Order: sequence, then structure tokens, then C-alpha cells
Amino acid sequence: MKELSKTYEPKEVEGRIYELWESTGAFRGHRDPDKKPFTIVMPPPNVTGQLHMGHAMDETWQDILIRYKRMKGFAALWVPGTDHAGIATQIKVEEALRSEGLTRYDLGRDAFVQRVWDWKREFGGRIVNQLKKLGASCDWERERFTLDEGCSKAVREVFISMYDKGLIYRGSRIVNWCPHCTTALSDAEVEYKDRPGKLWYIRYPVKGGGHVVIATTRPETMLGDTGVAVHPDDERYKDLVGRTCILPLVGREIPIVADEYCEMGFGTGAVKMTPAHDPNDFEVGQRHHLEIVRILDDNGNIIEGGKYTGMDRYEARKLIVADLEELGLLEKIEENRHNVGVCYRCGTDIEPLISAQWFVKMQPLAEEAIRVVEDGETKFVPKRFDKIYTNWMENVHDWCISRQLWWGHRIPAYYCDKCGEVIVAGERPHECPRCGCATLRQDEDVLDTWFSSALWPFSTLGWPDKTPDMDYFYPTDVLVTAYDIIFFWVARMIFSGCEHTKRPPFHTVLIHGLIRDEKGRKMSKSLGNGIDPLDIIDRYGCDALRFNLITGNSPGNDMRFFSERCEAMRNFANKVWNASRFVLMNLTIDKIELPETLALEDRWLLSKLSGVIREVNENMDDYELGIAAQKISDFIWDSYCDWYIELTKPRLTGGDESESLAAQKVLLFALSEILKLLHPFMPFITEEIWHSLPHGESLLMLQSFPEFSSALSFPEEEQEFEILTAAIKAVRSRRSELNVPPSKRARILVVSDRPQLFERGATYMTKLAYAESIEVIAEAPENPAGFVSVVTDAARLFIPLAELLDMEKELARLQKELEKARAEKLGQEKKLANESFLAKAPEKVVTAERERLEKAIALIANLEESVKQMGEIGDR
RNA sequence: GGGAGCAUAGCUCAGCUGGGAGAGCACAUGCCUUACAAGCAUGGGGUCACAGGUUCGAGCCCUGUUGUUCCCACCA
Repeated sequence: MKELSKTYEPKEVEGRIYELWESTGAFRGHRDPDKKPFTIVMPPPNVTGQLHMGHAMDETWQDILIRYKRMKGFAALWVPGTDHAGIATQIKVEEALRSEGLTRYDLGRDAFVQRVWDWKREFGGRIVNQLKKLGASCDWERERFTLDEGCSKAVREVFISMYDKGLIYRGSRIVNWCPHCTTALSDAEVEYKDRPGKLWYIRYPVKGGGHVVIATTRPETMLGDTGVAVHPDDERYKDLVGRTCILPLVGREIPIVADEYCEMGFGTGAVKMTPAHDPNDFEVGQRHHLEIVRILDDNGNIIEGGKYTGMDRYEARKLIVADLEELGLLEKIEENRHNVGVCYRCGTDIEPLISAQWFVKMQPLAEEAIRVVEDGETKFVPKRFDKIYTNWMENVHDWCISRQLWWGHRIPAYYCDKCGEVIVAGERPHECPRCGCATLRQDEDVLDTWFSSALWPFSTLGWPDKTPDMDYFYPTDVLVTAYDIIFFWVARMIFSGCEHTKRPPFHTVLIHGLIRDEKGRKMSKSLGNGIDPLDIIDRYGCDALRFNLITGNSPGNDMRFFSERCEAMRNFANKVWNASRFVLMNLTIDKIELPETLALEDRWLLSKLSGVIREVNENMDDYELGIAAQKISDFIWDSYCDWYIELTKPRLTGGDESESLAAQKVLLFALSEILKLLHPFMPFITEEIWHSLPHGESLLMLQSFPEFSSALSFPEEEQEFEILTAAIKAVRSRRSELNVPPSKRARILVVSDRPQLFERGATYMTKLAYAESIEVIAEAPENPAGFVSVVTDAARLFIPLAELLDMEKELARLQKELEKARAEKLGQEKKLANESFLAKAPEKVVTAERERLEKAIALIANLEESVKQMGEIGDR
């Protein structure tokens, strides 16, 4: 037990508690035969090795769940990892090499990969360390990853089994190609940007006379044209079908075919076909056996185009347009906005081109992945995201998984150059099984980083080996992430889990929104509007940051980040700190226990607390973390600090030993419950305060979360006590209206049909209503002109402050209140006279309405009494 | 073209299964009341986007309209 310092210094507290948790190993999840597991997989850290707000958001939500579940008696495990690097890591490492005057080719593939791997481990560890400073109870020790033939065991296992089942195949298809990263990308990795562009109308001469006009947004691709298509029903072109065109600039003779793909209404109705550089043209080309001519190399330069050879695609475009113009083949140019696909990493324009790649056949996988969500085996929170997920799954195309990079899990496929055999195997075969030659070559390509990330829920637990972790912790429980990653990661984890472990990898996907800057813009490096969470922690403390990220927003909705809000949260932490100091500096007892007899205000507080405990448990179990946090904070600030602590002051200093002890006991008991409730949200400050309390227990994070108990629920006393608080509030309000400073004390005379209640509350009413004394009297004073009167539904209070009073105003005020009360009564009567309301509304609602009516009647009676007296004065 | 979200106080947003409109910040007034001025008390401020409908009862459910944001697909 130690004292709390006078001021709350988040930095010191958090540093100290961080050390404490580190040294006790309390972060680590563990298997326990007596406990159920609760597992969360953490999204992989980004490549910069630096924490950003998105991490802080993920971390906060995950850590709150982990801490809550741990306190609820689960063996909670939080699995971090770094198997997400892909293109970005490679670019990063290449930048580092360039500064040393080297390229990856100087290093060679193995050394380069080693370098990337080292980098990744380093920043992964750095991230996890930063997360721990944020309170994250995750276990970096569990990170494990060994490569064999450049590929991890889990990935090899998956690849081979899917290949054997025909779920992975190799084929030549149109893929999204990034000329800057020089690799293929999956559909999900392409972003579309609306850009101004042009539509060029070009005349293609028809062999034997005449011409056909086609429209295109990418004129340079005409070098690869191998046909022209028109709609079969298009009268304009009926005669042309079956004839041929002479491709301008190239001179190739290409057929005119009829295909329903063409829209008669768009452009001229005739479309040039470039099967090597457009997915639709490719399809049409397949149907009509058109030739495939690829005209761009991996860097986006023209490869087969006479004088254009070697030119950049956009340079070539300019020149081709100029040349067509010169030949008089350019009919017109229209402005045309259209969507351009760009690489989501580097922003370079994507070039669709034909290439031999590896694909995952999605349809069979999607079926099961859709089923588990439809059947509720995996639930999205909030629910609306399962529609987004299902919609995507239903329309998903085959997934291109090969990447022409050096870093990544290398594809475990081997080629025999002699006979062309493809062998997929876990280990390098010694010879070709077909022709027996020994010169086998491993595929140079690596796998999409999301392919291995999709295995994360089980590969981190040791799969495909049968490990105790896998048995105990899998399937995991909740995945927490932002909605922008549903397609990349969540969807792929779900179908991978279903396929390889026959179970969905988690039962709940908790989706939070993105953090935006204060103007609502996405935080990005190029805008420079990113906010560093470590900066915020430095200024306001990590508890404040966590509370900011969890309250005031709802799952799935974006939130703007205001540092003012952090300040407000820091102020709340400070409030908790000071309330604890108050309790501690009045403490003479040495254990946490409730007194044998509870005063009215004790029962009120404990009952309120019980209500909060019940609701918070419900909210937490429904993943309504923000609502739970709000309720806890409201209870602490309003009920505990502003009311209860104030109420105990007269008891603590009143000189009555047993009263003082009782108050201390309730204060301390409630504080310890508060700390437990608040701990998942503000782990540092609560843990620090906990160590100052006399309880003989160890870490707060290992205590049990409060559970509702009817023994501490006193609904009747709760209501009774609120009669007093209503009276206090009414007095304060009157005094404030009349500008009476608190230092000016005055007697208060109370007339009530609950005289004993007001007598019991006299001590603290004196303090809280700034009274000199409280006197409960049987009848109102004869001459009300000498008093300010305060009226509630349960009492009439008289304060002798006549000199401040304007009788006419006072009367007018009372009459106004009376009118209001009468209107209220009328409304209630009307409602209760409605037979269909009585018949159809639930009993609870009807009872509540009756109570309201009764209160209104009582209030009217009291007001009428006062008005009457006042009126008598006026009449005199 | 398909789908989704949002529209509530001056600002940022809560409002969980329908039952008397809330918080923080900002604003106004009064207070250094022996835990806290990073505080306390009191107060002002809302046609819950608009129009219909269901219901005893709608901020919440249904239909439509307007504005706005996002996702997916894509027309050469």
C-alpha cells in the first residue's frame, strides 16, 4: 500500500505499471484446463514499424475485450504477427539498399530475402513493443515462422492440398499488372480513380473498300488489335461481318466478328478487340479464336510495334494519335471521364495484360464461406457488414495469387524445362517424374501476402502440426478490424479456415470505423494529417487515448479525432485519481468490506452501482464497448463523485466513529468495484490506484469482473433517496436564480408528508443545499411572505431570504410552474383514459405513467397551497 | 449500374429489442465549499433532413423524396 501523489501524472503512472506487467509476465496468455480459452488474432502491423491511429484503434478494442474476458475467468490469448509485408516491405528494403548504393541484384535473391526478413522481424517487434506501451496484453514470443525452400510449412501444406483438389491452378489470363512494381495484382489490390480522359474515334479501313469507325480510350493498344466486333443485330454493320479490316499503322489484316458483348448504343457500336490487354476482349477473342498479341512489356513499354518499340505506353499514345491524325484516320476526339485502375500501393496506372499466373478457384470456397455467415456460425458486428461480405463473396472472381517479387512465400512449384512437367511438392524433387531429367527449376514467383495472412488464425498456433495451442485456442473467438480490410483479410481467413480446418476461424467479426482527422479526411502520409498516437499518449496519457477511441462512436462508423476530446478524457482520469485520493486520505480501515448496517445513501449508491454492473456486463457481452464505457464513466463522475463523496463528508468528519467507519467501508468497496469495471478501458491508472488499496490481492488485471448481485440492489431506497436529491436540486436552482452565493447560508423549513425521510437526510442536505439548518415542520409558516419557497412533488421548502424576494415575481413563477404541472397532469390523464393504451401497452409502461400522474397531482397540490398562501398575502 | 452508411443542440457525436430528447466541447451566471479550477453549482439552446404510412404511442419500424459519404462493378 502506498500513497497516491497529489497530481496525476499519466506518464509516470503508465511507465511504472508497464514495468510491473512486464516483470510479472501478466501479458502472456496460457492454457489452463479449468478455463475456457478466448482468442483474438491481431491484424498484422504495417511496414513502417511505426504505430498509427488505426493500430491504436485495433489495439484498444482488442485489449479491452481481452482484459474483460480474462477478468471473467477465460484464458485469454492475443496473437500478434508480422506475416504481412509484400510489396511495401520490398520497396522499403530497396530504398534502404539504394542509400548504400546497392540494388537487390547485387545482393542476390537469398541475401535480399534474408534482409527483408530481418527488417520485418525488427519492425514487427518494434510495433508490438509500442502496442504494449498502449496497454496491449499481447504475446510477441509466439511469433514463429520458418521458411523451407522459401516457403513456410503451413503455406506449403495449403498450396499442395489445394492444388491436388484443383482449387489452385496455373493459367494464362488477363491480370492486373503494375508496371512500377512489375508484378501481377489481385482484383482487391486495384483501386479505381475517376479521371478526365478522351475518347478517340478512329477509322479502320475495310478490305475491299469503305471503313469502320471504332472508339477507344486507349489508342496505343491498337497495336495489339486482332479483330473488330459488332453486335449481331446491328443493322449498320450487318454486311461487314465476316470481312476484314486493315489495322492502320500496323497493316495487319484482322477479322470483323459479331458478338453480343458490343453495345449498339455506345460509341459507334463497333469495338476494337485487344485480347492481350483487356479482359472483355479476351473473352470475345476466345469465342472467335482471335489471335493474342501482347504489345507491352513488364515495365509498360511497347514491345511489338515497329517504330513505337521501346516507347513508354503514354509516349506511344501521343505519337500514335498524331500519326493517325496525319493519315486522316482520326475522325473525332471526345472528352470522356472514366475510371482508371491504379496500384493500391504505388498509385501507378494498372495495365491489364495477359500473363501466366497462379489462381485460386473461388467458387467452391465461396459457397462454404457464404454458408457459415448465413447460418450465423460467423457473425459480423454490426450486422450490416455480412451483406457487404456476402455480396462480395457471391461475385468474387478467381484470385490471382502469384506475385513477381522477391520477397514472400515462394511458390512450391517446380518446372521441368525439358518436358514441360509441373510438379507441386513440399520439397524439391530430385528428378522429373515424367522424363527423369534432373534439371528442375523452382517457380521464381512468390505468393500474395494475403494468401499466407489468410492462414493466420491457425498457422500462428502451429498448424499443420498438432500442437496443444491449436487444440486449445482454435477456433479463435473474435476478429477486430476496420471495414476497409474485410475483403483483403477477413473474407480470405474465413474461407481458408473453412477449407483447411473445416471450421470457421472465429465466431465474431467486430468491425470498427476508420479514424479521420478533425476535418473528416482520411489520415494519410501525403496529406501530412496523420496523428501519432505516441504523441497523444505523451500529452494526455494512454488511458485517455483509449477512452477517446472507445467512447462517442459506434461500431462500423468512422470517427473524427479531436485532441480536445482526449483532454476531456484525461480530465476524467484525473477525476478518478482525485476521488481515490479522497477515499485514501480518509481511510482508517485495512480491508474491503461492507458495514453491517447500510444508511439510505449507502443503499442508493450500492443499488445504482449494481444497476451499472448489470448493464455493463450485458453491453460487454454484446460488444457494445462504447456504451459500457460511457455508463461506467457517468456513474463514477455523477453518482460517486458529485453525489456520494459529497454526502460522506459530514459523516467522515462528524465525530461519530461508527458513522465514519461505515462511510469509509462503502466508499472503499464502491471504489474497488469501480476500478474493476474501469480496468479494461483504463488499465494503467486503475492498476496504479489498486495498489494503494488495502486488499492483499495481486494485480488488478487478474481480479474478477464485478457481477450483478440482487443482495446489493435496493430499488425502493433508491427512489426514496431521490426525493431528497430532487429537493436539493430544487433549492440550488432557486438560490442560483436569485444569485445567492453558497457562502450565504440560511435555514430551510421543510413541510412534507415524509418528515422522517427529511430528518434522516438533514445532515447532508444542510451541506448540499447550502443550508444553515434543516427544520422539518408540521405546517407551513403562517406568513410565507418572509420566505423563498421551493416546491417539489414531495415537499414544500421555505428559505427565509425575504429581502431578496419580489413577491409579484415569486407569485408569477409559482403560477407558471403550476400551469406546467397542470398540463402534465392533463396529458397523463388523457393517456391513461385511452382504453387501447391500457389494453395494449405493457404493464410496466402503464405503471410508470400512473406514477407520473401521481407525482404531477402531488406537485400541483403543493404548488396550489403555496399560491394560495401567496395570494392571501397579495389580497391583504 | 448494384449495394451500404449518414442527416439529432453552435461544433463533434451517442441514443442498445418503439414507451417522457442525451453527452463532451463551446456559451452564460455564481462559486478557490478542507479529492479535484484538469474542479463545483445553476442555466440557455433541438420541427431528431422532408413527405406519407404502420402503431395506443415513432428519433427508432415501412414507403418515397432531397442532400451527403463510402464500397463494388463497369461502357470500348
